[in-house]
Amino acid sequence: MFDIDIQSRIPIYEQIYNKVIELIIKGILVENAQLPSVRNLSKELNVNPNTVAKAYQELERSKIIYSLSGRGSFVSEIDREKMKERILEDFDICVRETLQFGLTKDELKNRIDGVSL
Amino acid sequence: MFDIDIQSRIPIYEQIYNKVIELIIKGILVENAQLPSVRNLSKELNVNPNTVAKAYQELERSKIIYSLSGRGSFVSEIDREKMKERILEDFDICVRETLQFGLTKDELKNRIDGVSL
Amino acid sequence: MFDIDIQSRIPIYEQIYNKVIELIIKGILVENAQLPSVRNLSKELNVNPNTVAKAYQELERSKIIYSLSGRGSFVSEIDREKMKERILEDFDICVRETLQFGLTKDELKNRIDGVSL
Amino acid sequence: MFDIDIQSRIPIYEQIYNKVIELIIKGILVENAQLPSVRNLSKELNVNPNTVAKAYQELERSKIIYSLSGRGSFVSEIDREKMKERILEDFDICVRETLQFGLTKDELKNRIDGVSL
DNA sequence: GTGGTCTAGACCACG
DNA sequence: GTGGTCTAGACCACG
Repeated sequence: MFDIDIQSRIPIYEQIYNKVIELIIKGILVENAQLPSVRNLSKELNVNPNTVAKAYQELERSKIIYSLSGRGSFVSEIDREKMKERILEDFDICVRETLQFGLTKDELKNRIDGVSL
Repeated sequence: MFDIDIQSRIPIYEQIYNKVIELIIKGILVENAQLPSVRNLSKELNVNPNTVAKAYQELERSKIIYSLSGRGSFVSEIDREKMKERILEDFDICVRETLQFGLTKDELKNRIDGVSL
Repeated sequence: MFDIDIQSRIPIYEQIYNKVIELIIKGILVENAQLPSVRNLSKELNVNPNTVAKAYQELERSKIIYSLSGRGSFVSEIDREKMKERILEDFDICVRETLQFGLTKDELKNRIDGVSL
Repeated sequence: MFDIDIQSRIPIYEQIYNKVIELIIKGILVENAQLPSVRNLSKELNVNPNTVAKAYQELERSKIIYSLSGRGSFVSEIDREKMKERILEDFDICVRETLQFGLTKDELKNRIDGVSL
């Protein structure tokens, strides 16, 4: 579930950060669901607890999760519409960069049809 | 032309690297055009000459530019089709990430129509 | 009455501790009034009974409440003057921090006029 | 300059964080001024470099400082008016809490006169 | 030299 | 058991 790539140039704590967001958006982690504890996740991923803690702290600062002292970390209230918008804005950037390179919108639309998960 | 963001977390040398590619694809830098010298570009961007040199070295390693000793750096022969394909592969990644979040291809196509440069 | 914020970084037992003092000073809890039992308050606040017990213990150590074994916890004799002084000392700290930042006493006085409960 | 209290219950990194803000507001650290390096400050304060780094990272996340890779950390552009407003809002909270305890605005104003730095 | 990341491991408050 | 803080120390990319 939390497959991370230790070789990647993306820091591990950032991969965990992104993974949690992904799991929330996919609906795998729902509102108020408890995240794995820092210790458990660090064991599962075979990374240092501090690394997981850093990811969780950043998620908390971003209001994506909250922690109850002594109890654990939980998924915050989610505004799915807002999240969707944020994702689409990221997509806009992708598209814009591509258009700048001289590609047409039709080329992009055709390309989308060829993409599979 | 080479507007880079010194505060960005993307390394400066990488920004320069990407910028050169962008300028080539946009047709601003054409085949065999001479790039600014390391010294001049470093002054213009107010960055360390080593940083520019590193970008140029990587561009050369990627066969995107070539250098003639004592004369400067030049744009290599360009295979526009190959470049286009590389850009579209980047775009695929963008799309895939978005689909994973539950958005539909139609939503993406509509979104493209709303993007302006 | 005992509205506490479970997500706050201020420990829950400390919030309860402060709340009791606040209720006493506001005159809502009067001398010899009985506090809610640990069990009841913990249910009402949906927190661990140990947490409420800790708050009560500290309140007792501070002589703010007293407990009669088997009967419950009660508000101690109140020296309103002493309490007022303690609050004003806290206020001094607030003011001092603000002055250190270069604000004038007149600015603070004007600001007070704008504050409403 | 960076006197911190290792005994305090306020985390060291948070004390450093607050101290930097204080120095900025007092005008001791001006726009684009370079902060002491993580290593130097950690030696001066006799704390672990990681602790200083954590403070700096939070300051950067809050846009109060920025770091140039390989060069150091610097004070961001400052909107003094906005900062002043933020401080006054904190003061409001202080005042409100005091008023809730039944003190009058006149009492607070008199109290301010007695405060010295 | 600079900050960024990570490990290993400790201790603590809270509940 | 849970997260939060901190130390000691390593390695890395960037410039």
